[in-house]
Amino acid sequence: MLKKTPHRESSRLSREQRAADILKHARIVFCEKGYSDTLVSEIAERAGVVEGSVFHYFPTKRELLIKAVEQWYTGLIWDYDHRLESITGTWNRLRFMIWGHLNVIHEEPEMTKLIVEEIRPGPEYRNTAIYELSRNYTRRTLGIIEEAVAAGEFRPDVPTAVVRAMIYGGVEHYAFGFLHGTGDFSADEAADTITDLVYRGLANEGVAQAHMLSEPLTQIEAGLARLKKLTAPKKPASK
Amino acid sequence: MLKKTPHRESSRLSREQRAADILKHARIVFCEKGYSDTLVSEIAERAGVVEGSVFHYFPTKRELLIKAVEQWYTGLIWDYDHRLESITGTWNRLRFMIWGHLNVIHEEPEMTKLIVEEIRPGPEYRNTAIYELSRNYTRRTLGIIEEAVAAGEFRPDVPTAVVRAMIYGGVEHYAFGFLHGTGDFSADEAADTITDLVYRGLANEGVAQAHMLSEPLTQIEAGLARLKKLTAPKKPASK
Amino acid sequence: MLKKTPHRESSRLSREQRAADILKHARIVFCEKGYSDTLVSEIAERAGVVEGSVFHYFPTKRELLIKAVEQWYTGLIWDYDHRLESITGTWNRLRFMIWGHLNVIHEEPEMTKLIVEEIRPGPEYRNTAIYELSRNYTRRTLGIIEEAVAAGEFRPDVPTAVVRAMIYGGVEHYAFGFLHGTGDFSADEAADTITDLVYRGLANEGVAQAHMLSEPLTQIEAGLARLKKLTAPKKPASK
Amino acid sequence: MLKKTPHRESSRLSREQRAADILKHARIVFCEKGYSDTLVSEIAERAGVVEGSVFHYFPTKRELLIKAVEQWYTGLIWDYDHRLESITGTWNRLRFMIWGHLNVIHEEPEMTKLIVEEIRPGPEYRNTAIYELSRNYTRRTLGIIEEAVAAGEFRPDVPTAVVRAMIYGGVEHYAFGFLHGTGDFSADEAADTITDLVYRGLANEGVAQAHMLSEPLTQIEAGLARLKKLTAPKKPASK
DNA sequence: AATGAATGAGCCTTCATTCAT
DNA sequence: AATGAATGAAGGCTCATTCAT
Repeated sequence: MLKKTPHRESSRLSREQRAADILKHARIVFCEKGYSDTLVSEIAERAGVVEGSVFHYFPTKRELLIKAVEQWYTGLIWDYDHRLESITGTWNRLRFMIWGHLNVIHEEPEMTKLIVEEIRPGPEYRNTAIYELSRNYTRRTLGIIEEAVAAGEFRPDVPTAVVRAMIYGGVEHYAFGFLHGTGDFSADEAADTITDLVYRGLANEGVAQAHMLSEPLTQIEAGLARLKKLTAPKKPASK
Repeated sequence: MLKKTPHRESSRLSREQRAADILKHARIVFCEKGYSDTLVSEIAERAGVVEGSVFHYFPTKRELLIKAVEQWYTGLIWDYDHRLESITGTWNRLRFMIWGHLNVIHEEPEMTKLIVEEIRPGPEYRNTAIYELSRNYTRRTLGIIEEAVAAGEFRPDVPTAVVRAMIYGGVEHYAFGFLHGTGDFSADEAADTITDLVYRGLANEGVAQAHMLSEPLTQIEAGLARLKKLTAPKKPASK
Repeated sequence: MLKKTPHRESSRLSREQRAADILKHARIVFCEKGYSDTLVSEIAERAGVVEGSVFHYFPTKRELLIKAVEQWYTGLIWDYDHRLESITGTWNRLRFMIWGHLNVIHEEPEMTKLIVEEIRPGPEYRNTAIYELSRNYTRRTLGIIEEAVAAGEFRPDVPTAVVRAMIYGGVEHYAFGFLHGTGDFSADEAADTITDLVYRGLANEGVAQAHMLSEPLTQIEAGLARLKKLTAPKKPASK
Repeated sequence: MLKKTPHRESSRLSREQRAADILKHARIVFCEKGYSDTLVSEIAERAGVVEGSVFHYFPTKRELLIKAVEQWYTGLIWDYDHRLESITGTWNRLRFMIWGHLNVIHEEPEMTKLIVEEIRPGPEYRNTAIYELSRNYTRRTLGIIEEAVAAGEFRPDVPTAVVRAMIYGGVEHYAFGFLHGTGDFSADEAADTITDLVYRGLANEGVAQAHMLSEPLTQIEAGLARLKKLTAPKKPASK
C-alpha cells in the first residue's frame, strides 16, 4: 500500500517476457472470440497491462494476431517435423503427414479457424512466417511423393502440386463441418482412408501388386512404432 | 414532426423489380469491395434509391449479401446442372463436375471469395439456400461415383464422403493462389489432372488380385487397428 | 380466385367501421408493446389494411393512440358513472370511487400504463377527451365530499383538491409495483383501507361518534347491495 | 488504417473528473430537452469532448441518464435526510417529509419529471440507486408513523404502506399540473394541509370510545367481509 | 377510397489507435 | 518503459410519414 509505487504493481518483466505474455493472452482471446470480436482492451486486461502498452509491443491488432499465431505455429511445425523423421515407408510417411493435419484441426479447431479464415485470406499472408513454415512443411509431402516416384513406387507422371492440393484441401474440406460445430470425425480413420486413396491414385501399376502386399506390413510397422512411443519417455521435445 | 418529400425522380417500381435491382447492384459492390468494405449507402446510391429503401427490402446488410449471392448462385447451379444431363460416361461426367467448379472460380473469382470467405464461415450458412443448393449439386458427384461403383467400374468400398472432400477441397486449394492474386491456372488442364487422379484412385483394375493376396494379413491388421484405437485418443501432438 | 378483384379482398367497410376496426387493433398492439415499441405497420397488418390506410383515418401515430384510448376510456367512465348512481351513503360512495380506480388498474394494467405514462405526460393531454372525462369523473368524488361537508358529516374546512390528489395519487402510487410486474394487490382490501383513512381524516369530530357507529352499518348495506347485484340480471348496461 | 489526432486542446482530466464533468452537462441537457430529445452529441459538445468520449465513460445513453440523475439524487437525499435529524415531534417531522417532497418538485421540476416519467417507468428502475435511495428515504416516513403508533399518538392499526402511498402519491398528483406548466402551488401551504389531513386520519383521539361502542358489530362485519370476498373476484367492471 | 413504394434525417454506438505525460 | 485519457470517422439501422397512382 505504498503510495509511491510507480504505475501499478505489475511485476517488472523484460521486454521479451512482457511481449510473450501479451502474445499468450492474445492467442487465448483470439481463440475464444475470433479476430474481429476480440477487443484489444480485453487482451490488455488479461495480460495485466493497459491498452496502450499492447501497442508498444505490436504496432496493430492484426500484427498481434499474426505474431500470436506464428508463435504457436512454429512450435507445432517443429514438433511434427521432428516426429516425421523417425517414420519410414512411403505409406507410413504419407499417412503421418495427413494424420498430422487432421489431428491439429481436431485438437486445435480454434487456431485452425484463425489460420484458415483470418490469416490466409489476408493480404499480407505471403509475407508471413506462417506462410513460409507451412510451405516448408507441405513440401515434405511433396518430397515423400517424389522419392516414391524416383523409387518407381509411384507413377513417373504424378502431378505433385495437384496431389498436395487434394491432400490438404481434402483434409480441410472434410473437417469443415467439425470446425463449424457440426459433427465430429476421427483423425485416425480419416487418415487411413485418405492415405489409401492417394496411394492408390499414385501407385505404379507395374509394381502395384508388390507394394499393395507390403502395405499391410507397413501399417503393422507403424503400429509397433506407436506402441514403442508409449513405453518410451514422454514427449521428449515439445516446442 | 419531420416532413418528408418522397419519390424524387426515381421511377416507381414493383416490389420485386426494386428488390431485384438492389440485389443486382449489391452484388456488384460486394464483389468490388468485399463485404465489410462495402457501404450500404453506396449500394443504395448505385441502385438509385436512398439508404432507407435498401433496409425496406432487406432487414440487414448481411441478409442483403446472402440474398445477392443466393440469387447469383441459383442461376449458376441451374445452368451447370442442366449441362450435366447431356454428358455421358463416368470419366466425362466426373470431369465436368470438376471442371465446372474450377471454371466458376476462374471466371468469377470475386463471387467465389464471397462465398468461401464470407458466407461459408458465417454462423447462418446452414440455413442458407446456398448451402442447400451446394449440397444438392455436389450430390451429383456422389451419384456419379455410386453409379460407377454399381457398374463395377469403381471399387465397391469407395469412401464417397472423403472423395467428395478431396475433389472439392482439392479444387479450391489448388485455385487458392489464383483467388488471391498470385498466378493463374487452366481450368481445363487442372480438370484433366484431377479427374485422372480421382479416377485411378477409385478404379477397379488389378485390385482383385491384390486383395486376394493380402487376405491372410487382414486379421493382423484388424488386431492392430484395435491397438491403434487405444493409443490414438491421447492427444499425441497437442502442444 | 377472380383476378379482377380490385385491391385485395378486404371486405368493404364503411368509413366508421374501418376506423373503428383500426382503432380496436391499435389498442391491442399499444397494450401489448407500449407506445414507442408499437409499429404502425403492425397495427395496419393486424387490421388487414396497408400502412398508408391508417394515415387516411388518423393523421399521426400519436393521434391514433389518443383516439384508441379515448374510445376505451369513454365506455369505461360511462359504466362506472352509471353504477355510482345506485349507491348511497358517503362512505359507500367514496369507497366505490376508490375501488373503481383500483379495480380498473387491476383489470386493465396495460391501458392504465398507457394513460399514466404516455397520454398524461404528453403536451396535448389537456386538449384530450381523456382529460375532460377524467376531470368530470373525479369531480364526482369532490361532489361526494362536498355533500358530506354540507351535511355536517365532514369538517367544513376540508381541502377538497388535496383530498382528491391524495385519493387518486395514493391509489396510483399504491398500485405502482403491480403495474410494473412486482407483486399484486386486492382492490377490495385496498379500497376499504383507503376509504377508511380518508373518511377518518375528514370526519367532523363533533359528529364523529355517531357516524363511526354508522360506518359498520353502511358497510353492511353495501355488502347487501352487492349480493343483490348477483341475483339480478347480469350487467344490464355495458356500453 | 485511419490516423487519429487525439487531445486537441481539451485539458487532460482524471477519469473521475472527466466522468463527473460529463455527468454534470448531461444533467443539464436532459433537463432542458427531456431524455429522448437529448442528443448525446450535444452533451459531448457542452462537456468539451467528442461524442466517443462520452461512450468511453458511459456505455449507453440510458446509463448516462441514470447515472446523471443518481448523482443529483444522492446529494439531495443526503441533504434532506440530514436536516430531518434536527426536527422533533411527530407532526413536525411528518410535515418536513411532506414539505421536502413538495419542495423538490417545486424547485427542480425538470429533474422530477425525469425521475417520474423516465426513470421510474423504465425496466431497470429496481436496480437503480435511485430506487434504493428513495426506498430508504421514504422509510423515514414510515418510521415516524411507527414511532407515533408506539407512543400511542397514532392508532395502532395504521396501514403504513397505504399511508405512504397516499402521502407520496398525493403530493405528486397534487403537483402534476405545476409539473406540466399549468399553475403553481405553495409547498408550505400544501405541506400544512396534507400533514394535517394525514395526522387527523391517523390520530388516536376519540377513537377508543367509538371502538368500544362499535364492538358488537365487528362480528357482523367479519361475516360480511367473507361474503365480499366471494363476490369481488369476478371482474365486475372490466369492459 | 385505398394503396404501398419510397423517403430521409439522424440516432446511437464501436474501438483501434495516438501521444502527452 | 509504461500509462490511459481521448480520439473521431463512419456505419448500420429505424420508422413515421408522404403522395403519385
